[in-house]
Amino acid sequence: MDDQPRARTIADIARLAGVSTGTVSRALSGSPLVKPHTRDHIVQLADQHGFRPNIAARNLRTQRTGAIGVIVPLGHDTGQHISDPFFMTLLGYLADALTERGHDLLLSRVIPARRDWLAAVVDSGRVDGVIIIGQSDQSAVLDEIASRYLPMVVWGGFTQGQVHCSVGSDNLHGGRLAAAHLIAQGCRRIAFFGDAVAPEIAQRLEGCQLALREAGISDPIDILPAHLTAETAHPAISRWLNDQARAPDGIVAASDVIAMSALCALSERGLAVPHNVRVMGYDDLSLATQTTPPLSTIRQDLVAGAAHLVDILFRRIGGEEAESVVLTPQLVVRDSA
Amino acid sequence: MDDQPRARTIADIARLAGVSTGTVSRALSGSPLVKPHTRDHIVQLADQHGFRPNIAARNLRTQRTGAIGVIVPLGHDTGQHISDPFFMTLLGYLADALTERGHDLLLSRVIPARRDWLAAVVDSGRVDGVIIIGQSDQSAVLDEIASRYLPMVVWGGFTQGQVHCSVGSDNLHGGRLAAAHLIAQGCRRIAFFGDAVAPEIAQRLEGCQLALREAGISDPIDILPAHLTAETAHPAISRWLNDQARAPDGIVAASDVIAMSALCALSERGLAVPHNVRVMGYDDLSLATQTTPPLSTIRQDLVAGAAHLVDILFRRIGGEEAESVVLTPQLVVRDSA
DNA sequence: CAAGATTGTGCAATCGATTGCATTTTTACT
DNA sequence: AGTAAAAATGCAATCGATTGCACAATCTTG
Repeated sequence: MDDQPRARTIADIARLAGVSTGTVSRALSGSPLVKPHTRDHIVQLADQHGFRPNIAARNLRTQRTGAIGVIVPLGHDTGQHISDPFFMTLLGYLADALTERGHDLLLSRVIPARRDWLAAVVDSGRVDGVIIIGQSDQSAVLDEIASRYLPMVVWGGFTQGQVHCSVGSDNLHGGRLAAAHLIAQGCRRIAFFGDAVAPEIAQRLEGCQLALREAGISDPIDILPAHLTAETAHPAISRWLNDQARAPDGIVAASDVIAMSALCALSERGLAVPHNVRVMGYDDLSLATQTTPPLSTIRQDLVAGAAHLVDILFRRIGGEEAESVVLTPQLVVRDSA
Repeated sequence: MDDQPRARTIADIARLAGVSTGTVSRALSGSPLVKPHTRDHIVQLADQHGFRPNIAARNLRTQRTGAIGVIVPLGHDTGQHISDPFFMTLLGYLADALTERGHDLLLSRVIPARRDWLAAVVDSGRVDGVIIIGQSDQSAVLDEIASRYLPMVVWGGFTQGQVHCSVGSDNLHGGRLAAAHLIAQGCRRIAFFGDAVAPEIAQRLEGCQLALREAGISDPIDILPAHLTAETAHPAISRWLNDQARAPDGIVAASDVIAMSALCALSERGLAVPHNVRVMGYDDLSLATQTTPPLSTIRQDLVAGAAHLVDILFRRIGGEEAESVVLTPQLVVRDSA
């Protein structure tokens, strides 16, 4: 290839081959309508001249783009960066799954200041479908768009009556597992670190409270609405620990990242984990095995989650009405609790 | 907004406003050519009807897409997944930097089996520019494309005479720092874990060898061409350790991820770090602070790297001939070496 | 060998926004 | 009021590939 001057358009090839643009188009897309001999000639010519069809033109004509939008709304949490390990992990699996289906991944980091942040993506004709990572505090917007736009799937919590299609784990169950494990280890004063604005976090908190009730513990849960990033969580936790009359003996963190920050803050105050305080993470990212001590956590199977997200999305792109999926999270006991 | 039925095309709005499509287009793009009164009317109409211009059509006409391709060639290392922490970290910073410039990020994971993998992206008209993460073993292809396609920047090693523009750290220096530190701690039998097919890794290895020569150590470096993923590195390292007559007393890993795997493998064999073996990582990802023991490593400033990549890319999109950048890596001493 | 059945190809409309140029409307000034 | 200048708007070509339909070329078959 590339021995000849480049051909930019299908018309260039058509001229070289002495056929019409239509025939070139058909030949290159492998249509059985064109005579094998002609097709081979055209394909060879295209190859020699390094011809690549213009995707924008094709998109316009076919009304399909071969790209899937992956959107991370950073609603309640303005400082949050996309480089959060949870996002990145899920994103990696999504990229792999989408690549296997021959689609590209258009990544958008959105701060939903305007109410039409999602409509802007969906109606732009830039993508064939959309995967949203996390509902944040935007469930209303998601439901509104979902009611008229099928090819959209959301990673996050499932709430009865929601309009949009979601994939996620059973957060209530996960939260309950976490708190129940702490209780079984003898914890009585349990704190929850996480911002319950996002529905999945609220459900985890609810699960904790359920576990307390089941164990007959009437002490209320102390809640620290910690932000999700490592940078903001650490100082917030340190400050919070200072303010407490007596430290909790068990902490359920809404994510491994928050738990990791908690481990740091605790060790700075000379509190030993798990001896003085037990800490539960959530997610079971790969970093959970690498903390000191290794993190006990609630495992969400993100590989399966990503597979479901992509699978459902393509079913919906095909016009099918696919249902939400709720995965079952699992307790992973390491050394922190 | 959205109280009215949606308008799909600019022609719909034109009809509603009683003007031509040209005027609508100009009004919505804020052209000073249209009378303020008319413009306000049109903008309001567009808003009411939830109108969003079709991006594919705009792309075709303007020959610009507002998207930047980020490509991860997985050349020599077929099993490697995009979910590698290094990629993900850099990708996160890139996403942030590109978003700030109002561009989207089109993520492609490519296995460069065909020689035209890069041309296919570049010539498709799908992106305004390309950022490649890692040269892998594809330097020739990169140089070939770079000679005719300006808006492309590569994260990776800088080699004299390369045609493509790169941003990366001084790997020779980094490798030398790592090995010199081990030597200063008393190590004499130093091993290198990393696949020297990629130029940046080869340069790090070269830096190690330089440090050995400078210290007058004649023992050769044992090299384990470990793959970059956590999954494949761990068993490879275990096997390698079994095969050695005597274990090394110092290890330079080509990445933190490999170092992390090495820590696991060593601890499984009952070798204490840093007591029996000292281990140096490379990158200083956030996970480096979380290993047991925390990883001494060579820090690459990925935030600055991402900023440079994006900055240079936009300069090149603007037609400027921006130069490669070599950042200076820094030794970070924690507990593993 | 002619008529009908089968391919192969060409033609031209289409996707929807942008933009150079022509034309109309408005403003300014004598 | 009349004309020149300036400001708005309309018209229509354009970007490049795709595709329904019409037509031409080839092949069957009686």
